[in-house]
Amino acid sequence: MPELPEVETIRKDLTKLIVGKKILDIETDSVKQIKPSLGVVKKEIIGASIRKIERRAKLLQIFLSSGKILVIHLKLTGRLLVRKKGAIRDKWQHVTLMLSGDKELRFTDLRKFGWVKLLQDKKELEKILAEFGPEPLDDLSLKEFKAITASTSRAIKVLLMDQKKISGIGNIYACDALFLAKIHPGRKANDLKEDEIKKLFRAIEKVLKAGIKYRGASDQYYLDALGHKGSYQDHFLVYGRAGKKCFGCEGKIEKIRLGGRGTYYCPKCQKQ
DNA sequence: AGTCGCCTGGTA
DNA sequence: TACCAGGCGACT
Repeated sequence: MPELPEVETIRKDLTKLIVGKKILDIETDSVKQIKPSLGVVKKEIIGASIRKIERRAKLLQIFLSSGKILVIHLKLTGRLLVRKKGAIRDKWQHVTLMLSGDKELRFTDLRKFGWVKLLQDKKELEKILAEFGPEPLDDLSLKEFKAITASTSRAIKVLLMDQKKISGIGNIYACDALFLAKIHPGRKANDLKEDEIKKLFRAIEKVLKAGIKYRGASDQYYLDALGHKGSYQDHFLVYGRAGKKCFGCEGKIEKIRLGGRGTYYCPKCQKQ
C-alpha cells in the first residue's frame, strides 16, 4: 500500500472533497476492520461533521466537529474513494460513510488488512502517534538521521522501513532511495559512512517528493480519492525492475529478500 | 533477525 | 499448486 506519498495524496484529495461534510451514516460488511466496533463508531460519529484531515506516518486522521477522530490505515490494498451517492458499488468496498451533499466516502480493501478506528480525543491520538519516528519531510534533521542510523546494526533497508524509527517509508521508496544513494540495502546501518548517510538523507527526501509530485505509485492497487492512478510507477528507479537494465550502469537490477520483503537493487551501483 | 498471521487475488 | 504482493504486530 500506500506509503507516505500515497497517503499524502489522498489527504490532499479528501481535504478538497469532504471537509465540511456531515456524516449521516456508516455501513460495513467487514466488522473486524472497524474499531472498537461498528456499534460504537456508528453511535459516536453520526451527525458530526468533518473539520480537517491530516496525515502522520501512513495514518490518515479525520477530525470531527465532536472532537472525536477517525484514524485510518490502508495497509497494503486499502483505498479511500469519494463517490456520489448511489454510484455503482466499488470492488472490495467494505466500509461506507454516507455524507451530506449526496457523497460517500468508501473504504475498499482487497486483503482486508486495513482498518478504521475511532478515537475519543486528541490525547488518545497523541499516544498512538508518539510511537512513530519523525516525519522524513518535516521534522527529521540530518543530525537526527545520523543518530538513527548509528543506533542499530540492522540492515539499512529494514531500518528505513521501521516506522518507530522513521515514519512513512515503505518498500518502494526504501528501495529507490537506497539506489539513489548508491547504498546496498543489506549494509549495516551503523557501518554507513558520514557521506553515505548524508546522501541517503537527501535521497529519501528526493524520492518521497517525487512520489508526491507524481501522486503516488499505482503499481498494483493504489488509487487516489477520485479513483485515478498515480504515476510514480513510471519513474521507479529499481523497485519492481528485476532483470531490467540499471539506470546508472550497464548492469541489471536484482531482486533479493531482506527482512522477509522483496528488495530490488543494482549489485554494481550498490556495493555491499 | 527471521517467520507467521491477517486476507484475497494474480501469476508462474 | 505454489508463491508472491506496497504493512505491521506477535511470535521464536
